Amino acid sequence: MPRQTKQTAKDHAADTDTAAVARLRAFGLRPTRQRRELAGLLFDGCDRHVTAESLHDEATHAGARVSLATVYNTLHQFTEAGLLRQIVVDAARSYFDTNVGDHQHFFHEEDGLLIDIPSQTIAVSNVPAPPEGLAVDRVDVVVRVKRA
Amino acid sequence: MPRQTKQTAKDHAADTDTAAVARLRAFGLRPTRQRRELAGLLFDGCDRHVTAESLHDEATHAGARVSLATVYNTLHQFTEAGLLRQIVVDAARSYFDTNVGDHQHFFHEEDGLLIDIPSQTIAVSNVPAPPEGLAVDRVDVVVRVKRA
DNA sequence: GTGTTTGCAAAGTGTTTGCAATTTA
DNA sequence: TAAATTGCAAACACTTTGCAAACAC
Repeated sequence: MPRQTKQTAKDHAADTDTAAVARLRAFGLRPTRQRRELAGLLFDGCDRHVTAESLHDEATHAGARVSLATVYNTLHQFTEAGLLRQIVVDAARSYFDTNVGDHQHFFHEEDGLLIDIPSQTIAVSNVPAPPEGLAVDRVDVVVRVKRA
Repeated sequence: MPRQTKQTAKDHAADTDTAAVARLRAFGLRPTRQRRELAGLLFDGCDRHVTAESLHDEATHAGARVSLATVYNTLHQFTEAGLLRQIVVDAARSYFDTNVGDHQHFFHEEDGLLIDIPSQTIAVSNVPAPPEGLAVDRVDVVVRVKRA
């Protein structure tokens, strides 16, 4: 297996880490071990929806030692930096989405599952002007779904 | 001040209570003192948005002795009975709306304030079909607003 | 070195629950 | 009287925080 034509798992991990470091630096965050590991899990190319607990579990299973408190802090730092978007669909827990672009969600309450709806799909029209002194920040659409 | 042409405050309170009792009975709920008092506050004719805490405070200030646990239980019973609708806009607390009809909301995060948008106003189009095995339950639109 | 970040454990917040006492029908 | 409801206090789940040790630059 020639070194030049196929990466080893180790190479891939290293690349993922390099990408994470670059991304963190670009967003003004120190690339600490914990942030690199969490970023490696979150920004793997797919759009992802996580809760603090799900990400902590995933990190733990992946062998990354990160405390739950740090996961919470990191999710908020990433959100503040613009790497993540927080989504409110369930009073019980906070979800974070790696897709920070303009899009909406299906939410399956029974399973606590979020599914992206591409931005171009849904159209919201005739949003009235907000009350005096207020400006529209964002329009969130949540399509709540149930087992048929 | 003729009794026949103008109601006293006491009469009004009695009427409110009579209406509350009728409403509770109609929805299959025993008209206990606490439920009558809370219903009297909630269903005064205006559309209202409350949290458990705000309603408990209001009840207390109105001289009604109701525990916070009972307010929580009552809000859920009213919701289950169809008298209220629960609204998820803030991960930190649950809001309940006395307007159970089809409508959407402005939400002012800074002040934790909800404002109704009439049902006919907003239009959501091109909601895609949900994933296999799931059916659309409801489409919630939250227009998040900020101080201009 | 110096300022930042982490992790733990403790505290905090909103909410639910177990159960004896009370109330409704 | 029988069944439903209440209130308290304790339990809960999720989240935040204070602070000493560890780390990045």
